[in-house]
Amino acid sequence: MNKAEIVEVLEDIAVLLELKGENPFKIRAYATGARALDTMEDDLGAVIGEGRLGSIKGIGSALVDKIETLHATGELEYYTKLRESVAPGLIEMLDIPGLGGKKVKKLHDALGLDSIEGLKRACEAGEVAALKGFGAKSEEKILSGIANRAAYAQRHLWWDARAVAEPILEGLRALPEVERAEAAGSLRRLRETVGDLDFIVASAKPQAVMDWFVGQAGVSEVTAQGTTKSSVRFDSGMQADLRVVPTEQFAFALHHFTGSKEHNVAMRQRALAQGYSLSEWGLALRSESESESESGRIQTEDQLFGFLGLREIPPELREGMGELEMYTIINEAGKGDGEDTIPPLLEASQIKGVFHNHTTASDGRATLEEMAAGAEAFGWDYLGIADHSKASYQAKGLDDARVLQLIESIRAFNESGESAVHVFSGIECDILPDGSLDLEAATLRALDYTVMSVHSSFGQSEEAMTARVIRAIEHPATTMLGHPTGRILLRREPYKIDLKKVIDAAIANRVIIEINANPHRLDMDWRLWRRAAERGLMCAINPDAHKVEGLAHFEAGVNIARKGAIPPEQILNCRGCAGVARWFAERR
DNA sequence: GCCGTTTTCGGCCCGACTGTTTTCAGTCG
Repeated sequence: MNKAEIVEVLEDIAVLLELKGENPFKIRAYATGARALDTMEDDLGAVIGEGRLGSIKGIGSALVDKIETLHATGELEYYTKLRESVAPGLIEMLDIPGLGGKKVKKLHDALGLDSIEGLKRACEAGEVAALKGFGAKSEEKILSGIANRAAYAQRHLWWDARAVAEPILEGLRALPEVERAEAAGSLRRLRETVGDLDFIVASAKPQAVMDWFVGQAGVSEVTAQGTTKSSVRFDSGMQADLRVVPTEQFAFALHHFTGSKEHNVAMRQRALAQGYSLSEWGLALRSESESESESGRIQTEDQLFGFLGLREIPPELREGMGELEMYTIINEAGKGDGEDTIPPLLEASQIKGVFHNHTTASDGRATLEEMAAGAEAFGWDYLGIADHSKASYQAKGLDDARVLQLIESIRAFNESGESAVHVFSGIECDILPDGSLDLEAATLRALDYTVMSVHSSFGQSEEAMTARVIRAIEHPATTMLGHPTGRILLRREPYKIDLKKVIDAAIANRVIIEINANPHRLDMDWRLWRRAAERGLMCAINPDAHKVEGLAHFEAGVNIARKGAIPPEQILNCRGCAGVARWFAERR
């Protein structure tokens, strides 16, 4: 069994133990162990072989045994028995808001319920309300939770979530009672998808802010309303939480509700090691029982990080993936200045143009001229056009003759001087199932650059898909690899492919891997970029625009480049026209 | 189940909010 599969088993065990009513700390130990294994970068087989598994923080002797057994045999008796003892319907029940492990266990033990359908019937019969610890309200909430299960469980694309969040933030900031207001959570961390929206407000008059928040247009349900916290649900199913704190707590609350759980745990541990306890409320000396607090001196997140010996960690890096180590200030003599080791994150203003866009020549909806005008509006120096090749028949893909015509029309466009934007001629060429390319080598060579993408036979084995893509990477006419996993967020799983090997091949062949900036794709994933970039992988941000407005998606690609901490010098879009042309020429 | 330069046992983050209670357990983040 491979690492990812073992991580899933450990996570599964944690959920099952919850439903068994196990010790919460034991449950957490499995969840922590799963995460530790997931974030471990070394090859699992090697780590086991060298007997190093137990030295990983969060993995003790019991987990070492289980992980090694799973790795060697793919099976684990403890897991099999555990799974047999818990009905799958109970796991589903955890998705219903208000139901956690204990309540689900109680429903199962007291009423013998083991399916959502059965739970629904029991609620309708009033059996749940009669249970100790439950009542009429819980029953109602469960029924509504079942009815809206699909909508409530749905995550949202970052791009869509931001569109909802922006007017709310503006509305909050416009209130006279509001001193400061920010969006927090995964939206602020620029995650590819967002579960719900979090807003943090500093105000001395929380009631007025709460009233405005729960009274917004589109609110279908108020799920909580207190003096410091309110939650609403919109017609779309999206949930938004608001927290109102006194000004002096704002930086702490903002940090707390921005960080991923893992980041916050790491921050707390760091504070504890320095004798302080950190919470969403403030920072206090741990040993002193009197209320001696450092909080008063800290007004901003920057000051909070500084107090703990860190440089300010940008929100998008607060994922608990080693960012504290990266941002630790090193003052000891001989170790140099810590600042030098921190890569500056990409800024949208550094982007000088984008690649991989479509026009009416294939399945785009805007002409070459319209797309170039769109690029000019962003102040870019150049635009890459990469229409589909002929194997993408449904997208009116170009055959060799049409590609040569397109090159001519792009040449004419550039020579006409009608636009300040230089257009690079490219193609999004299909990688055929055997790894060969959809166009003649001579045609590919006539273009300024090429993007190679998989658009068919998604069901191949991991070995076949990996070999297929690597063969395309090794072709001398290849400039870039397009959307390397083909995933469509919230809709289609990535196809099976060994990206480690693909990255190795790309580096070895000086082939760029794109960040497909379409908000549905964001592929290659940010989690892989930091290490790949350290090893020299070159990146291009490609909006894959099919109309003029699609060019704006480059911003989502900038987000991913930031999350992946890719140094701007390894992002082709940061180079000027001449630099880009040189890269294309040298590679081909 | 994990962890330890205060600990090999006894902690493990903790507070708001809800719904059900008549003083608090469970959920959530």
